[in-house]
Amino acid sequence: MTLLDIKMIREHPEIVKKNLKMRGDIEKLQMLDDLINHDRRWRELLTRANELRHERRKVTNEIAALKKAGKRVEHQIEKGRKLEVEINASEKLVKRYRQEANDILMKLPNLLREDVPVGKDENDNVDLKVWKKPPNFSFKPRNHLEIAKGLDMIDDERGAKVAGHGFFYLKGNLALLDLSLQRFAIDFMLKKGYTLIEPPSMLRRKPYEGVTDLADFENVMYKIENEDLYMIATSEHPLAAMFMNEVLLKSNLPIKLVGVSSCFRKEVGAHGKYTRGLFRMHQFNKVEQFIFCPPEDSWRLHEELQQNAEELYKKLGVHYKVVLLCSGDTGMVQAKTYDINIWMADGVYREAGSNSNCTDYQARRLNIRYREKEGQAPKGFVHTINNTALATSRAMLSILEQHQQSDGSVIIPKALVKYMDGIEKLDPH
RNA sequence: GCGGGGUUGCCCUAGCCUGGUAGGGGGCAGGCCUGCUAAGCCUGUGGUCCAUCGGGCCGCGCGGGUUCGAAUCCCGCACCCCGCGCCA
Repeated sequence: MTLLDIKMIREHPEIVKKNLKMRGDIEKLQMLDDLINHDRRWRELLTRANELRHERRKVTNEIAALKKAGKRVEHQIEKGRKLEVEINASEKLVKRYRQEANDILMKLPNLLREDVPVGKDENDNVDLKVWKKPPNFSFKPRNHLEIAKGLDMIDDERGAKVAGHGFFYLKGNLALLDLSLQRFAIDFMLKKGYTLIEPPSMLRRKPYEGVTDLADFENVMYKIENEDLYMIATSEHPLAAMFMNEVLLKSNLPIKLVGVSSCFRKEVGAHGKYTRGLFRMHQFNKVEQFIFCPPEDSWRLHEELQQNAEELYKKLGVHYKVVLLCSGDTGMVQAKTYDINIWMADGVYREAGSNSNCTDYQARRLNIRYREKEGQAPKGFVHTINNTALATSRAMLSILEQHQQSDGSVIIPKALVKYMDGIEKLDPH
């Protein structure tokens, strides 16, 4: 299981080096050198081990032949025994070096696409476009938590009492709004021809290592005690892992999926980030777009997913910006990422969704390949692309904050009314 | 959760008891021959390492063990099928 192609690293280490520098992963440059050394040593040891195994094969064949002829074989068995000891020692070394090389390989990030701007952190991200103007309130806008409480739609204190900070009871129309947003996004994606998937809410470690950054096991995923199971942080993960170790037929590609699930995140290291109300919860619901496709189609489809997500926000009448993440802010798994940032009542734009082409990174780690035609050998790894359709928590807060009225009521976007049992306005009374 | 059966290359399947070069069929690819509504024949088929030709190693669900030698024997795990149990 490799994340970057080891052959490519051997032949063009400078590409990987440049990529690490762009990402600001300076500490990984040493890892790369170690990897190259381990890989070289591994190949030397492997060659030696293979020679020994070849010797053994000759001896065992000799034994078989001599036995058939009814001759004595003590001498050959003794030789074989000695060889076996050498082979064991040799194989142990080979395994160790391969394992160490692989461990490093698993920690190296995906190669960024050429058009990703170089930058250090989110401050260097590039605004690409803006839709609508920010709301211009004649009163001081409240944040969504104040609004939701005013409408008696949320109970954060009891959520914290039973599960801790970051968990909530959504009540009445807010719970209904959550479900409405899910159904709205799903219907929209179904019309676009995507297949609806309700995936497992937990994954084993092996598939999980394929879809995500290893650091996420510390910082993001909840682990089930005494089980090899992790709560999913997004349906992207079980969707990506769905075809692990499979070879897909090219004529069946692209596979376009829309996943719906609850998402669970520990949010370790959220210090200093905006954590109010619905913005950063330990549990939220999300409708997700996901595509498996041949390598040559992924950049076109990446743009298609972007259009889909923007259409959804437009239908909700929500003001947003599209941002291209810079090299330093792009995740390890991703080659290029667009975020949709929504305007919030404090005047700050915050991420509502994220659209990433992971190229062959996930597919390589999950061993998802494709073949040109039935009966042929696999041709290569597929590309995977994922994009939030709607994270209901953030869509809800954008609706509450952007569509709020001076009296504490909230206008429901027209597109949602039919899913809200005809409710057009959330009223305090 | 318990008992039984199973997992072999791109696909299907034989081999497992009784350890000794993984056989057959299909698909696909290339080549040959050529036509009578039929086709037939040959070669190849995954990963990886060294290399100039070429050669080697690995690969029988995964991981260990026994053995000169493991698809085959032993142990652990995963998944699938059948039956039983439990259950929204």
